[in-house]
Amino acid sequence: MPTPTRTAARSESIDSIQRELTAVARRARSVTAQIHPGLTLVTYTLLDHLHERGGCRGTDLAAHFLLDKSTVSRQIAALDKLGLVERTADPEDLRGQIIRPSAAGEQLLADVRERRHQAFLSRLADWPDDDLERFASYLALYNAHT
Amino acid sequence: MPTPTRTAARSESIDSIQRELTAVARRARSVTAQIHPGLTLVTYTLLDHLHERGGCRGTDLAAHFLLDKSTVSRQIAALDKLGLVERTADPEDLRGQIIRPSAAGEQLLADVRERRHQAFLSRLADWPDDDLERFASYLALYNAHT
DNA sequence: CTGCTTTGGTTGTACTATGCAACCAACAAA
DNA sequence: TTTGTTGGTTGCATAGTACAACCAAAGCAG
Repeated sequence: MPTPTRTAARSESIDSIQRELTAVARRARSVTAQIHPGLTLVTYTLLDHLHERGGCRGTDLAAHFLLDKSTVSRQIAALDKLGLVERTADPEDLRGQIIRPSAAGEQLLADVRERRHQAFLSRLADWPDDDLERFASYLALYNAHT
Repeated sequence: MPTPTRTAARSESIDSIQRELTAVARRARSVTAQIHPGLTLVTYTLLDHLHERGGCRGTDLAAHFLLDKSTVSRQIAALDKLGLVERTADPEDLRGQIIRPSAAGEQLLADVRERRHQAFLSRLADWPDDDLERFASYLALYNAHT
């Protein structure tokens, strides 16, 4: 049975989590506004997802990122203009197009990923292994909930 | 001495953290785009900071959030138009103005805070107390680094 | 005190990201 | 075949942002 003090402690933890996550979101936007020349956080995220999925349609991206299809359409057009993606007609449905990172896109993804990895590496350098693991699993758990 | 497998495990944890934090940032943007009628995430964050600090100048907000002073000026103007803040001349420096949440602003802040708290409460309902605490402390530690 | 530099704030302009609505083309079902 | 649905593009409108120009008040050097 929860005691009043235990409830209060939970409340405080939750407020803290809320505050810190907001800070994370805010910082992510201001720091990574330009993640690479000509590549914003949004386009990078889309490109990365295309890589993870091994190519998918614009509608899938829109659904996954809760964006309007017009927004995705424009972002993909931008990536296309930069030569970072390739579009092929979906053989199963001639309306759709399968979008995949081009060779240049994959190269750029690898570069950015490496650069970000190094940044995280130095930032988390003095964290013990098991704390890292636990932090990762907490975040995954938090995100998994819807 | 770090073994190769240990290093690989760290790498994996770090990649996971990076991925999940990016997801957090992305979701925060799409979910809290409209945090309250007429209040966006940015204006809410500014208002909240004004509350925390007990009022401050626009320049202070700009410095804290890494925003241009013109951006802050417009956001404050918007909050002012909504009657959520009050501006008083800085007695120490007639150029500046001290900005504070108005009574309506404080009320709105309290409402939003309560609503978000409830949302987090239900989202984290099945987390044991000590996991909550640990998660909060990890986040704080992560954010504290710069 | 006078003049130059700095600082807090506003406004004009431009750009990007975004959503909504209208549209087209291809698919699917009645 | 006709009707409704779906993937995608394009034309608006809007919000957030930065940069630059500007003003007024401080601050400082002489």
